[in-house]
Amino acid sequence: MPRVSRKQADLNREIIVEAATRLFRERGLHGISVVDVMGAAGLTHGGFYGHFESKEALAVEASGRAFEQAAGRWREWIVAAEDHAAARRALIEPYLSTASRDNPGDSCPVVAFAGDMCHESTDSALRETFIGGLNRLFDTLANLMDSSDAASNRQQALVQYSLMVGALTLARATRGDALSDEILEAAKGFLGAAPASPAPR
Amino acid sequence: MPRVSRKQADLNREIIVEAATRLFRERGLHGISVVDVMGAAGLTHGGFYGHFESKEALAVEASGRAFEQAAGRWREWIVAAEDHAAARRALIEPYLSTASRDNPGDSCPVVAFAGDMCHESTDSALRETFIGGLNRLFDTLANLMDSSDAASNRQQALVQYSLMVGALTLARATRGDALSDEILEAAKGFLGAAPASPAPR
DNA sequence: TGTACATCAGTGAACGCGCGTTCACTGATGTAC
DNA sequence: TGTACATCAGTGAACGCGCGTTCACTGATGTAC
Repeated sequence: MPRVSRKQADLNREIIVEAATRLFRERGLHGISVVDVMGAAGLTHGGFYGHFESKEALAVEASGRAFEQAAGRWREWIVAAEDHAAARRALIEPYLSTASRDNPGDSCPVVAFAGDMCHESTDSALRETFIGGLNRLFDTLANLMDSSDAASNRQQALVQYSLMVGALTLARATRGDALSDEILEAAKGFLGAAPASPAPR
Repeated sequence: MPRVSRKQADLNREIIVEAATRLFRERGLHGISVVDVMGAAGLTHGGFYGHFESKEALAVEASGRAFEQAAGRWREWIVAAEDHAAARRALIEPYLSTASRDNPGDSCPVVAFAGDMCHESTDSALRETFIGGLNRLFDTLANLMDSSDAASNRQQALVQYSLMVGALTLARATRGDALSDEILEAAKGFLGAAPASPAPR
């Protein structure tokens, strides 16, 4: 079984990263082991260090992948929307859906990793990836705001996305309780009713 | 040194819970060991199981304590405030301060534990404690809303607190980056400018 | 109150376990002729 | 194109380590007289 073709080896690496990008989001950066990831990729753990320098290196690559995936999905939804207001709705609705809540492995990396990031050291590569990815999502959202003032657009994006992250996090934390749906509905209701309204001070 | 008075033993238990309530919030429910907690309490790890059935049992007690502490602090601020609007400001301002961001061990248990709760099983005692504590905070906040409609007050509380949780979480996750302060300011600005305004759909 | 003894809070060594990581090995792949 | 051999991707046992938990032990505490 050992010694697989170069092409297959590259494919295996890709499969590992794909499995990791899902599993890390599902169970957290410290909730999954190298054995788990390799098992999910259909391999044994021994070959891991032929592909990655460390578990942390995989986490950096997998979380970067998750951010790319999220940004790509946002872009698709935005270009498919008629105007900015429709684009905002197209982002918010699936983000705060029960499907999103119940499938963290295929959902927002910000929500998946924010808790763990609080305990990462300031100079960690994971944090750099996280902050870079988060900034790009904020920029994308700010570009959908219709105020003439760039600073105001930025502030609206910060507020709305913070609410989305908070609501999805709390909905996941309370899944199984009536509160969970209630939080999602309240946030959707607010963001839908006041899509571009939050006024600066 | 062993065999301490009953009174001292009760005090030691109290010291352990106090240390845990801070450390679990600082480093997460899985970021701290029994040795760490006992060390912070000035004891050695062996005596731990004389006080608690398991590490999880301590986590339940310590997180419950953190929720009580938070609820008590909210109550103090509310009774000290002139009216509902002042009370809301009195809650929001310290919540979204840099001091709150930089001292998770003495700050909101919801933000501290929400990420970990997403990976807890639905029937865990930890989740029950979390959901109960969160519901009480939502109720407290809803009581500060001035709409005549109870459902609307509830929705405002859900939205505003979700925003507070999201903003504080993201500010912690990005600490050290300019984005961190920016998020806190944007959320404070929004909640200060529109304290009771978010309209239902 | 004083004495003798049982209790038990805390100690530190030890346990089994899962983790991240290393490594000798295997045998199909890739290459040199 | 065919053959001989070096390479190296993946395997699975093994490593050291830290974890949650257990336990024999100690000696001050608490109690019975």
